[in-house]
Amino acid sequence: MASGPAETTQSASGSDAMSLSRPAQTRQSRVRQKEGAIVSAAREIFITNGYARTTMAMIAREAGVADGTLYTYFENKDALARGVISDFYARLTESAQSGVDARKTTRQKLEFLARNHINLVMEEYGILEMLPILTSSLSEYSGSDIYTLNKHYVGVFDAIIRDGRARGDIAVESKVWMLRDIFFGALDHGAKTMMIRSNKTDTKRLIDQLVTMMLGTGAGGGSLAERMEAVAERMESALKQVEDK
Amino acid sequence: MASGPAETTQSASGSDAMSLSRPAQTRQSRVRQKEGAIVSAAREIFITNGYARTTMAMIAREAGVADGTLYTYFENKDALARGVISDFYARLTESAQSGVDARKTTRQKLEFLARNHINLVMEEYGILEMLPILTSSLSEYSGSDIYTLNKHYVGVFDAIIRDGRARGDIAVESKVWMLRDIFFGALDHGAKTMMIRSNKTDTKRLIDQLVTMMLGTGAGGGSLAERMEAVAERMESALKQVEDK
DNA sequence: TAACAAGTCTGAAGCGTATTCAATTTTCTT
DNA sequence: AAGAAAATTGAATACGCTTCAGACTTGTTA
Repeated sequence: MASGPAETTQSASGSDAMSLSRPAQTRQSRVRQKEGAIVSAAREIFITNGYARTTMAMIAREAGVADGTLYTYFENKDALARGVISDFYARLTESAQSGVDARKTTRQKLEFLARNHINLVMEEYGILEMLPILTSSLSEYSGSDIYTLNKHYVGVFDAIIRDGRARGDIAVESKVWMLRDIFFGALDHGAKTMMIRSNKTDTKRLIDQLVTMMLGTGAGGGSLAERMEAVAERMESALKQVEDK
Repeated sequence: MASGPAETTQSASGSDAMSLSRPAQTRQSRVRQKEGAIVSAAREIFITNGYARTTMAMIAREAGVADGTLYTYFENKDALARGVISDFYARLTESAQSGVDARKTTRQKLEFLARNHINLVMEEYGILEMLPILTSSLSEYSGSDIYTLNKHYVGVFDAIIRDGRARGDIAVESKVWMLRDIFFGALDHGAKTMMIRSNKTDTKRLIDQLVTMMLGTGAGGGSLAERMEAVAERMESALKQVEDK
């Protein structure tokens, strides 16, 4: 990610990395910390001003370093912006995964994922807007850092879908990537709409609508699986009555 | 839109605009034509190089004018890019409206709209990618040229939905803007996905899936979900009979 | 501990590109 | 045909990304 200062330390101290444990770690951790500070500063400025209107000088000032220092950590402005996005994806994936793991039903998992996504996207609005600018200057998007991170992130969604199919909650015939595009496309568009109107209250309704669509039934109460479940229960009790006669 | 040369002609020739009809029209039409040429040139270059990598000099050369001339037609690079987008929206709306008018059922209308959208977006890929760059530098998005054109365009969709509801094809309880975000969000995301994979054959399937979701029924004819749905209904009514005894 | 090496930081200079504008050319009017 | 208005030009300017030679810090070795 950062082609910066940290990397040569490893090869310099060679195979015996632990000969003097503290100093080496300290330098590395200092470097890491500064990289983090630069990314944070960049995020702030990018969010408030947008990609085009933020200058490297602004970021340097916010991070408390000289202009040139930025270039020892990131190759250029684009790379720095990609660093910000990478960091965003990392946090997004982390919170998504842990939250999804804590839910039981397919519906709950999807709802959490959607809420998490839309909340973070709206909180740090503008970060994902930079994506098209940066990817278009990339020769190969597949294989890039961002591509990998994005793939990881949507992997959380994919797992829910696969699992949901195994449980019978989601129709089997639709391709995963289509559901993915529908899901995230709707959320991103929706986030934009709600940002424009400065209206965050409709989030819940959008998520309901979307997840319900994913689960394949019409707007009516409950997923197909849930209704089958209910029907099965009623059948059992009805059968018991019949049998008892 | 263009604050350029054409505008003063009106006030100069005053209220009696038709005193000498040909020359006045000729100058205006020439100006219009040149503006069109500039927008076309800009579109070409923007599409092949992306916003950041196209220089005003490139556009000027392609349009066959001097650098400075661009600024008599458009205030700056952003405004020129907005001009390109405006033109795109105008063509998009035009083809969408006429195509939709020619279809009868709600499904056919939606399918056409989706196909039209995804085709044009993919043909001139990169144009809509510029949108976030440009809108973020706008002080007020609402009220801008692009906002109005976009509103016009999605109006085509909105009309289909309203009509579809009147016909009973579309559930009434979901908000229009949500369906809109889902519809166009999915299409834009899907277009991106298919551009990355250079795969255009999946378009039809995506559209089917999406439109079917809009229309509220399960997936296409005779799917597993649909059959299970039907079975569930029959079981429910059968149970009711048993339970009522 | 001192001297050295490697790593890190700095900010002024270079460079490319958007934008301006005084001078020129073209078009229209009378 | 002369004069006025509009349109065009391209060299000069300004701004912001990027570079790089030198200064400074940190870690290493004798």
